[in-house]
Amino acid sequence: MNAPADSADVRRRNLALVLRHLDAHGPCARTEVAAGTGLVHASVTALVAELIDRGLVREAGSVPSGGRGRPRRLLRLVPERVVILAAQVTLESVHVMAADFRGHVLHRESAPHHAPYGDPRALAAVIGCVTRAAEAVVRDASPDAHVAQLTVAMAGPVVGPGQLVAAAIDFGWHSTDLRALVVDQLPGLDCPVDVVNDANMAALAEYHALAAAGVRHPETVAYIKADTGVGGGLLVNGRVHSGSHGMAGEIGHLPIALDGPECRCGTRGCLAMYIGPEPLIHAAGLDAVAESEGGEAALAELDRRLRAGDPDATAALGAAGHALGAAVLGVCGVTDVGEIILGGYLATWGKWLRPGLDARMAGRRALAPDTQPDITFGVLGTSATLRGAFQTCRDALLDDPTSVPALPAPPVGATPP
Amino acid sequence: MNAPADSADVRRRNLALVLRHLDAHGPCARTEVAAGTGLVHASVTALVAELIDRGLVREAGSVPSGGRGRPRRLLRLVPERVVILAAQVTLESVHVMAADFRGHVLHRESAPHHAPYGDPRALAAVIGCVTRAAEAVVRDASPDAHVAQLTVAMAGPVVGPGQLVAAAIDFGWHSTDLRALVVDQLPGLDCPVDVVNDANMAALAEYHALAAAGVRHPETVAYIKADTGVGGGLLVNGRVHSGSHGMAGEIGHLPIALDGPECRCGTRGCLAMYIGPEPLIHAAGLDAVAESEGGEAALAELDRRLRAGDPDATAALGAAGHALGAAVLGVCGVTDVGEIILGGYLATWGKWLRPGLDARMAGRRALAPDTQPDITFGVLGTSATLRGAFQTCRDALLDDPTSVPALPAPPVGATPP
DNA sequence: ACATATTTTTTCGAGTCTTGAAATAAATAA
DNA sequence: TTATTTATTTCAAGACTCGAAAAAATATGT
Repeated sequence: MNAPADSADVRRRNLALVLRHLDAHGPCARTEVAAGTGLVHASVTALVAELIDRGLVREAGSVPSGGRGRPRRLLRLVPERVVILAAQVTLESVHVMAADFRGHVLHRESAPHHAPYGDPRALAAVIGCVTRAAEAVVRDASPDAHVAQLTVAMAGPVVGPGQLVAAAIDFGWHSTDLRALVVDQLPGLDCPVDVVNDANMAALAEYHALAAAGVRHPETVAYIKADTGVGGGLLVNGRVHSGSHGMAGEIGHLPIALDGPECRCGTRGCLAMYIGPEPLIHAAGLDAVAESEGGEAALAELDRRLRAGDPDATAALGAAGHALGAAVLGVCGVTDVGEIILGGYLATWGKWLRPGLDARMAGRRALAPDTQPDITFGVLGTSATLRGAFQTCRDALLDDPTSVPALPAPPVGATPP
Repeated sequence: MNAPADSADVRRRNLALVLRHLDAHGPCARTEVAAGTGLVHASVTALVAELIDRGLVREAGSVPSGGRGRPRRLLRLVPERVVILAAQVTLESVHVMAADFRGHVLHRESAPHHAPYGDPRALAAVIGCVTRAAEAVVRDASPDAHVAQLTVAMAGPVVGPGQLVAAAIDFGWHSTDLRALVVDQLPGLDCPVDVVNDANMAALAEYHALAAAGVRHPETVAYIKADTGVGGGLLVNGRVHSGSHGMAGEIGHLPIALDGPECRCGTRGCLAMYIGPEPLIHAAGLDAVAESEGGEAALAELDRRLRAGDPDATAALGAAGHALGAAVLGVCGVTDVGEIILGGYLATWGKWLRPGLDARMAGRRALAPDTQPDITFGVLGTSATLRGAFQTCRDALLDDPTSVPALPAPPVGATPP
């Protein structure tokens, strides 16, 4: 943060600029990169040469450049050069995904871990699953592939410098340095390891999905999801803002009612008491189903009843929409987000939430007409968290292409000109 | 943002590093600067030479360096080299402060502007007041002085790239580009002009005051104040985060009760309806005083009654503390701030707010014991906004010392060695 | 077929940085 | 006076970007 700057920093930034341009604007020639980045032709030549050395970029054919003139030699990212490992740890299982830089999935691995609260066997399952995925990658991937990073997403706050420590309260691993444990247990995996918050990753993934679909990029974006619990994430300039204790965006316990029902967090009127699964099931009159067949089944039944037009179910979602509206106003009042993305069943049931949500927010228009956030629904479903973890690694690499080492020099005369 | 980097950026950053070190650690020698910044001695020599050229730093005597050895030549900031103009526009008046880089006030200027809502005469008063202050500065300040910036703080959101536009709703200047108007009206003042939000500036000032007092710097800090209205600011890494529409921290309309009293913003249960001046006066049974003598007088009477132990007044503040606690939990849930600073009468009456505040927050400890924010009270009172505007200019200059031009070369032989 | 125009890409010299080592400056201790 | 120690400056080297000029590769015109 307060280290002196030198020419290496300049180089890093300009390499990133070129790589980002190629990533965003597809295969294109050096001239276009120069025009798009503001760099001079001579610099682009040198920068591209370095990216080619590192195996991140490759020349791929020429195209005539309209009329006469030397044809442009297209530059293309080499997605298979980089392998990214993303893991998601839930209360019941571990999922690991290995993907190349383009997002093409190379390998998937899952493992349940039905270990009691606080049991280290859950951790063993995590390690085992990651190990198997890493081994598969080493076995199957191209010999040039560079394993860039492993990112583990899980519930709970993540604190410490550079997101080093994960205290996963729900697992009974309070104050456990999961990152250190993973690094220790996987000495063969010599890439950086990061532990991050799952909802933050889902937020990032949905944001990128929307951006890819052509939506503009507001400075600040909030993500609110509900499935087995209520959580969220806050993005500033497209990056996760995790707060002073790694808890930013954990809005399940946002108070929206002074004297609402008591929450297990100890206070009253938390958002989770209005839009969480249990309150919804209760409000829709499905307690009996939840009792006998479990929460998952009750939510599935709620979905059926909504689609059948059941008035109790509809009313339950209407009230939840109202509460969600209050939360949205709260989030906007504090951080002035330009866009709110709803995930989990908030996305699935958007149709039934929308009326209450809009009603609650409508009044506000009187104060600041053009500062209402856009409300959109997430499209990634349960894959959001893994995709977000992947995206984080990708961003890190796009920010610093020098983290990828140069390819070994090819044998002399391998591809003569 | 996406411009290529070059050696000028490196220079800018390292100049800033040296200047910041001198600012923070007082007069010290080049060796100490090198040790403190991580720069090599040779670089420090060159960087300091440039800062001396620009008139920002001066050599000031030598001190023996403990035992034998060449004495260290102390380097000292030249505070009078830079003049900063900070203005605050309230609903009734304008205040302008000219200060040198150290914060030493060179000139103060005030003007009332009792103009009706939307009347451009208020704007004329603003321009006149700034003009007089600027003229006084030019007249009195040292001939070397460089007027670095004018920052105008006012109520209302500030939007646009680089905070260009201020739509000051309360003044009836909706969608007015105050910055452009000021620049047009003051052609003689050829320094950058910025328009910013007043509560954000107060937040910044209180943050710096606390930091100077030795409190550590949490990543995220929120400021909540109440005086004639309820407002606030959000700081991330010591910088104002103004949000997608310049409204971040405007937490007066944070909803804390689903079915609370209706607010003029159109929704229900806004924080301002619980801790704003009118609700407090009403709860303390002082409506009659407010009616006959105005809100200011009623608040003064409330202060007297609090200090006299009046039970109604005490109860009113207790309830407000409870509401404030809900808001604090909300702010923390969304942004996970590490510190909350209370300003305005929330600071003055902290003693009476504290019980309700603590009670409301106490329950939360069950969930995340060590993620509670520290709650502190602002110490700057009504001067916070002007000081914050000043601080913003100061930060901008510390970030980019090259914005100060080189001094004209002194006459040859002026100070022979 | 050959010269020319046009567009892309590379080469080359200049200018700015930081850096590390060596030289210089300015004091005290012996 | 001489040696030692500490602070500061000088100098050459290395890394970047940049602007201009040269080289490369194609289409067009005669």
